[in-house]
Amino acid sequence: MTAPLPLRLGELERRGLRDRVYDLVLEMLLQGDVEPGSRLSIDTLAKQLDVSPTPVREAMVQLERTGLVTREALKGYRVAPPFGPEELAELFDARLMLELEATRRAAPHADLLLPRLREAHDLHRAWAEQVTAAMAAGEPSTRVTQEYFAADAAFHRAIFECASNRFLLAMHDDLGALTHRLRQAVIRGANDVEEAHAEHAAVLEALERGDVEAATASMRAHIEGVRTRSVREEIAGD
Amino acid sequence: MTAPLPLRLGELERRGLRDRVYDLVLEMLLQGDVEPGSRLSIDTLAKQLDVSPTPVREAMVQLERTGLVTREALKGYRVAPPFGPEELAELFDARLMLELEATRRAAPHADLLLPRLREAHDLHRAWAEQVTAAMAAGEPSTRVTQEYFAADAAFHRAIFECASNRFLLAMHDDLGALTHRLRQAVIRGANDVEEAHAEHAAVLEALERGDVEAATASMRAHIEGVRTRSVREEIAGD
DNA sequence: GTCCGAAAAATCCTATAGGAAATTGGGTTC
DNA sequence: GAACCCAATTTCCTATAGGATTTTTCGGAC
Repeated sequence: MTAPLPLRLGELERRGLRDRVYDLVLEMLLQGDVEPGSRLSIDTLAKQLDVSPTPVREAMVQLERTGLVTREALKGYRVAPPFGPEELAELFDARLMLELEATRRAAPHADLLLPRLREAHDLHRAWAEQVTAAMAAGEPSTRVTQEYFAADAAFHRAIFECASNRFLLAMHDDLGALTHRLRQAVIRGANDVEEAHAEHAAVLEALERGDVEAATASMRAHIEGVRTRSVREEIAGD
Repeated sequence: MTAPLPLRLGELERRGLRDRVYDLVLEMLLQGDVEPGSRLSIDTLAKQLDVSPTPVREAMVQLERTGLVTREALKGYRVAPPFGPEELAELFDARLMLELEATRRAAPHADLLLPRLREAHDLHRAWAEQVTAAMAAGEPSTRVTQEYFAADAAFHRAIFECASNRFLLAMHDDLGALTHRLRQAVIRGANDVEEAHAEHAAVLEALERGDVEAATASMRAHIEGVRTRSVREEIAGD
């Protein structure tokens, strides 16, 4: 038997070109700088990324799952159209169901959950302060907001990861891209990020007490808070 | 202005070769005649179906979503390994959450739901009788069981379609393939299909009375019944 | 018999080419 | 000026080719 290798590179996951193209296009879409409804030409993307159309094509198939693009046979891909009011309501209803169930299931695993959640919560606070500072200064940095979005997503994902249900986690990830796109519309509000952070704190505090009922109630209040802020911006934003 | 075309073929959806390959491989996997864990070579599939590897490759990317195949970069695709006990439990937990939520949301739309549900229920009864007759005769026709599976899936899907939430419906469809694969292990029981039909009847009857509480309770009993029969077969089957 | 290693085969992955369909643009007719 | 039709271009889609990697096979050493 050989001694355990000091450099164990077996963990680093090998990836094909298709996966890198997927990441790039996904980032481009989440960035939000592409207009909804506009075409996403396979060949054009291939030339822009300096690869052949084949891996681009496969990445687009994979992107269909995120809901960020729509496909029509023989006509190509388009950036998904913006949310309508009813689609928005359905997304929040679905997310509420998932988050409540995840909170219920994750609460018993406090030993795993709480450290991760506290760490995510601290990061969320740090970036929230950055965002509010940037907004006060009148310079909305996309760099900062993207980091804030990531911290927000990490907080919620920590709960799902501790819910010990891979299908629940998969459903959350499937809605993740659409949720992220939604977040971008909710940033404009002055103290939105601080409200969100306070709601997160309520969830965390209830979980620290081991109070499952209070935790789910706080999570419900949080999701409904995000919903309220979303529709508020939906109306405010022309 | 021309008169409205008598044959309006605008509805029929045009499909590429990739979609047909997807359907064929999906059917092959749902049929259950391929061994879990075995390799699914792109080139081999392409030769078998007499097409080029390119559309096969795209169909495989799409199949990743169903959970029926697993991919490892540079190593190809494999038929997903069989369910372990914990995976089975998680799948039922997730499905229970979805079905209960769908029942709650579909119940108010009785005018849309009940006709469709009754029709699906009648079909379910018809094929259930076919299955029990075939099993009594000792000839388990895959043709009949597949039709029964389709009728069972149609009953549940009718509820989700009337829940008026596209994301809930999408989640259900995402779990659909795995659920279907699970069904195949639950057929052996003598009167399993009749039990399932009786449980469906309880759900339908409660919905006809407009009793949402009873409907969700019946749905919970149904899913738990399927779970019980599944693990019973899981243990019985070597 | 078992383990190891190199050659051979199979497979994955990307690039390129060309046919088929859709979109665009321009000219004509009413 | 608007609607229509046809050509030109763009784009999608599938097939083929070849390099890179993995898997298998086979021979030899312990």
